[in-house]
Amino acid sequence: MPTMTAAQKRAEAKVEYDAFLAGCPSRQLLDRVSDKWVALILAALGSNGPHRTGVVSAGEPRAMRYSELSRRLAGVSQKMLTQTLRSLERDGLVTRTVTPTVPVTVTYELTDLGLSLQDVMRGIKAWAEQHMNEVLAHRSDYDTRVD
Amino acid sequence: MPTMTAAQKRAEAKVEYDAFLAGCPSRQLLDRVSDKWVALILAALGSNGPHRTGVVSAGEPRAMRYSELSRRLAGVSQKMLTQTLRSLERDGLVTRTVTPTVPVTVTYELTDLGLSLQDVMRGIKAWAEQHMNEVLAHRSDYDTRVD
DNA sequence: CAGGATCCCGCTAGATACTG
DNA sequence: CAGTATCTAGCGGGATCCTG
Repeated sequence: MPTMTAAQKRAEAKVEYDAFLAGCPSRQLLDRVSDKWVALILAALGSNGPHRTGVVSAGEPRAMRYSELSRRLAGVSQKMLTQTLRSLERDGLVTRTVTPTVPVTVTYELTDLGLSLQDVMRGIKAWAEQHMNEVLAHRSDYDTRVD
Repeated sequence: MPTMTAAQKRAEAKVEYDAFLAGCPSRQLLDRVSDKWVALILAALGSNGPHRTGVVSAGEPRAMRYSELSRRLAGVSQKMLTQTLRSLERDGLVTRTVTPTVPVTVTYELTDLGLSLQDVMRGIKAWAEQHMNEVLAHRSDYDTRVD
């Protein structure tokens, strides 16, 4: 009996790998940005959301209240909205400002860091708009071939 | 009793929203790219993986066997590796080539589409390397303030 | 108004065992 | 070698109720 079984070796490799992934900046960013609501919230705070009829200078950051965000991002639960906003604040991507009116007023706004992140989002959006239909074509093609 | 309760309205809004998200190219790309193993597989096939000691021209795509990928991406289960490779093939991002030797040989290689996607990945990587420590600083700062 | 606290459910990653 | 099949536990996320 060896001192370490194959299963143990794999388990050890996995631990090392998880540690590597946890420390990898790109992985962290990917996890952050791919969160279901992050992209939408950033877009909304960047005034790039849908339902905008007036003329809006693109990229012009905008402060929004909790309830306004909630309305624009129809479909998000309060839990996820709050949770996501908290984590974004924690990461320094948005600011949370409490005005002690009655009832209390809370506004959220993009920081410079959050704003710079939008450039990355734009890159993603650009690739998606250019190539996603091609991907979709491959996909349906693959599916019909397999039946 | 109204014809539609508030809960029903919210449920309907959610359905609409889910449909919107499902059809949104950026969302689809984000889901695809943020998959736990996709970025690693793309990086490996692009010869940008770790454990490379020799001189490698960056961006030079490279065909790799299943077992080689499995070794380089220590920590991935066969199930996830196979599943991820299949979905990448389905999307036209990698090619799967079966050579009927005995035992059978299967190689994977990036397509042009997959290669172009790496540009986006580079953008993500760049932002992460430039700003992630700042994010991390905000994060620990936030955590100590809250205690 | 802007959340906090709970309960709960579906999905999926991973471990294990088997195969052409 | 390169997978497939099956089972299960853990957890993200939504629904619901409650509060300063």
